[in-house]
Amino acid sequence: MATISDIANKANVSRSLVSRVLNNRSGVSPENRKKILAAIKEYNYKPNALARALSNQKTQTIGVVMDDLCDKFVFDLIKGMQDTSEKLGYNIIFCSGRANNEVKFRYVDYFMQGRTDGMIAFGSRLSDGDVFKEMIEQPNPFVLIEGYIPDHEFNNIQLDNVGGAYKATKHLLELGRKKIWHVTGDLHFNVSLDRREGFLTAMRDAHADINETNIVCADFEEELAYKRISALLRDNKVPDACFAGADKPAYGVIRALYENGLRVPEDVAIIGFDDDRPDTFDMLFPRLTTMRQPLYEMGKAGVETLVRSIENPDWGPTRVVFEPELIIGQTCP
Amino acid sequence: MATISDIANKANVSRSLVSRVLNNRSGVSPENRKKILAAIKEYNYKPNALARALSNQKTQTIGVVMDDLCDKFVFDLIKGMQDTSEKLGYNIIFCSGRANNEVKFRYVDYFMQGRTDGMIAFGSRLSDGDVFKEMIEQPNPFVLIEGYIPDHEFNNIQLDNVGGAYKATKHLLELGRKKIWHVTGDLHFNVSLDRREGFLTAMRDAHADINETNIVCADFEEELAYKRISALLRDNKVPDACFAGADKPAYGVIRALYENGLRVPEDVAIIGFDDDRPDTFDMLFPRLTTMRQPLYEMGKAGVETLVRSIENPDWGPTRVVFEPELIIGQTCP
DNA sequence: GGTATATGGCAACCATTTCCGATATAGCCA
DNA sequence: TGGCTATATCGGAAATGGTTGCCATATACC
Repeated sequence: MATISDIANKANVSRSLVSRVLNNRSGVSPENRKKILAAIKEYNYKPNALARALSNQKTQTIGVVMDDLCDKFVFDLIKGMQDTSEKLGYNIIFCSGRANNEVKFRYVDYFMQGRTDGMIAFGSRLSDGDVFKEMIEQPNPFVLIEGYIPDHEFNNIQLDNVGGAYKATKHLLELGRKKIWHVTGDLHFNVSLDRREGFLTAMRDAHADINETNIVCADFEEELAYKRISALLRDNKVPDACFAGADKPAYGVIRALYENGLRVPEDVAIIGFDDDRPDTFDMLFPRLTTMRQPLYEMGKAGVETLVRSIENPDWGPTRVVFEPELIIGQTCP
Repeated sequence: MATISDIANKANVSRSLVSRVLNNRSGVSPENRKKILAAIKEYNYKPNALARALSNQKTQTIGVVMDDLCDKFVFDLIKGMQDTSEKLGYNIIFCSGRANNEVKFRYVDYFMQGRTDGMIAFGSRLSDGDVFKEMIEQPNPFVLIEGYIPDHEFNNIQLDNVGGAYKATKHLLELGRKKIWHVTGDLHFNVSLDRREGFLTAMRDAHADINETNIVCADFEEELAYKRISALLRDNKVPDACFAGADKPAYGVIRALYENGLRVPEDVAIIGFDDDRPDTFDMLFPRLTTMRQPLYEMGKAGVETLVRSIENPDWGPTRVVFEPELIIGQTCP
């Protein structure tokens, strides 16, 4: 690969001059500029980005670490981040820990060793463990989306999970439903805990009957929700509504209900969470009523916050909270 | 951020010594090693990866540019690449051109400017234009998956699209079907052309009736396939089988057939391509008969080929071709 | 002849690695 | 004990490929 010295030699000038035309600065005579450009073209020369970044102390790139890149749920988040970084003039690169915290933190380190100007991490799992604290205490610009840790101040993009769950549950209650079940996600994640809290608060506020056995944990999985709900139905326990902590388990619930001859929403109204809908054959399903996460906007806010931190280091930690929106589908009017 | 000089000063040694313990080499006295390690810990020092890579001429990372990261079709490919690079000791980072060639080529450049040891590009769209040729002519290690350009030798992972389409069509013919329609993708992509070629060859070999009007282009979209096939059915044209160039349009075809009172597979047998199945409610669909792409293996082969190119520059260009496999579902016995 | 401006190059700097020469110590033998 | 060599340990300096501040030179203009 040609270097700036090769170009300088070829054009019979100093490296400074070449650098000046590369960054099109003034102070280069027309003839020299022409010679240099010709040499660049002849050698198909591309400046080495590493050397440049080393000298400039600027990489003009954002690194993103996801819990898992292979989940269509994150598509809108990714799009929001891409569009925004594009607009703000930053490159953006992604990597994924594949739900493995050890790998994920390796990539956090990877990005933090000068390879990027700052980074964004996404995922609830990130709140786990000590490495997370290390992450928010290190000096590089950093934004955490969705993950959450109490009593620490840092750039954080959040969804109001408590409020969203409250809203969903209240909606079911206002429809006159009384026996409402809640399917939670993995209770190690604060997303699950928050949504459960919203559910419980709404139930208490309405003096509705809370039967702890009707809170079933399904780890955000369709299959598990199907099994657990099927088991309850076999015991002749029947709700008149169900608030699922995510859409995937909601579909499992629907399937279990169908197989037991129950109609949705006539017998049981269903509300999910996330607006994580199947991609094909939408029209053959009952469209799920759900709480939509504004993922695109959250990705946008994440990049905007990060870039502000990068370009204005004195700016204090920012927390942005988004409200989920009730999307009325066919599983609950 | 602390640098190696800070550590050297703190420990009262030269930078060379610090470098030696960082790369745990010999030639450092136990006392000095201890002092240096203490300083590293105190300052929470992480060596700057850029400077390191500049000096070593090695980044130990692979860059991947996708047509579009936001497509669940590529999940298995990504997983194959991740697992394999992990095993071979390389970091792997992804970015996406969002179906915009200009952005995509910017990222190709981005990776090629010394930021990675080599790169993998995925996508048919990449075959377009001159920039592609520039890409395969540049000196860095490089692998193209799926994209294709005739009369050029370079590292290339391919699917036998012609053979797969031939196999699918032959299967329909052997079931006794005669009036077979073919739904193609965007004919700017060689994937679409190759699959059409396989279809046509199989039809000719069987002396089956080829009616060019029954080859309908649907750009790999479900909705478009639905519309085009619906229009044909309204004209009272009815096939007894259909080979779709991808799964998404196959679902559109099925929907159009259902709405016209035709049964699948009794009246019309369907074979898709890609094994790109919906992620939820699998069980409520007729499972699609399709040609499976071994995407995980293709990703694996891509990384293996690239790493071989990186670590053994004399190795010539390699081409690996994978055979798609017929997966019998419920839309064609 | 003096000054303003355009142009060019030297050299330091970014953070690291590594070759090589310098120094110190230990071991050995006469 | 003195002198020699082998070995361990260390630091200087160049190299990686760029950027940039500052000074020197040349030219134009008044």
